[in-house]
Amino acid sequence: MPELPEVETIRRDLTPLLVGRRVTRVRIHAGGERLAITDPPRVFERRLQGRGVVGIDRQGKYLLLRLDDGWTWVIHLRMTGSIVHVPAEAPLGRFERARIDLDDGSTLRFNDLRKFGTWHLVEDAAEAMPHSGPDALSEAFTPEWLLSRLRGRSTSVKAVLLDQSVCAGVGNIYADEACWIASVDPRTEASRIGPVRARRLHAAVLETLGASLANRGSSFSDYRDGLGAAGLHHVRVHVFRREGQACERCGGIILKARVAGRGTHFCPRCQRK
DNA sequence: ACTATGCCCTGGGTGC
DNA sequence: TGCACCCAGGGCATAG
Repeated sequence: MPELPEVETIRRDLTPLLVGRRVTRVRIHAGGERLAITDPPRVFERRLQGRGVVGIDRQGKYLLLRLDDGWTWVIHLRMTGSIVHVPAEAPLGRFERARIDLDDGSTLRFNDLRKFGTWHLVEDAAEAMPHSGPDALSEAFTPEWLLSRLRGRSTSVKAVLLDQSVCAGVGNIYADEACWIASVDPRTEASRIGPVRARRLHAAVLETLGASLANRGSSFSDYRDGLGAAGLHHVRVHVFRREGQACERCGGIILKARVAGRGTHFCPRCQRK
């Protein structure tokens, strides 16, 4: 499941390969009908054809391909999507949903087992992500901002961390990891978090995202970088999918519970409510 | 305004 | 071996 570190790794991989290139042909395969949100598949293909890529940005988990007509091609990978740069002759993948041919003879393949990924072609990227707040790595994401969004809420800390209007880019893996680093029980009612723990949580979010980014992301299942390789960070996590194992900080047994509708991993001994 | 739930989708795992 | 079920979860719509 690509979250901020994974999407940023892809952005960095694809930037030198795509910027300055022109799209010569796009094919959304049968079965990929739901991929293009803003237009029917054939219209989407035609509108991208001939467009040059002038830059790639990222906002939260969204990849923003800036086009030479001023529009933006907004890509979201959801859980199982990947976008990989390969030679034209590379075989059709089992879960390939679309193929983009570039003017240097190379191609991009959009793979997505579960077909949750989305493409938008929009004049203003905000149209495609109306609920997105400050990116977790932006200067707008501050301890004060996080505290203001925790205040007065009866929901769990985990639910607030997963809220893309609070810290865009944090998903299930890094919400659990941040809670562990900050020694906060993810089930804690948000309103119980004061300035001290809000500051710790804020620092923990930056720490876990930074560590994963340095390892090119986590590949628990389908995530692949822009060149098709797995990330390296999944073996370095503290709690995510480590239920039943010993907490490396206190020796407690890591539990798994359902919090905010998501599988949630934490150490009940050293993570406090 | 806030909160919880269900939907989309398919492969992999489990239990009988 | 086969089959039915459950689980994974990001973002959105909907209900309460």
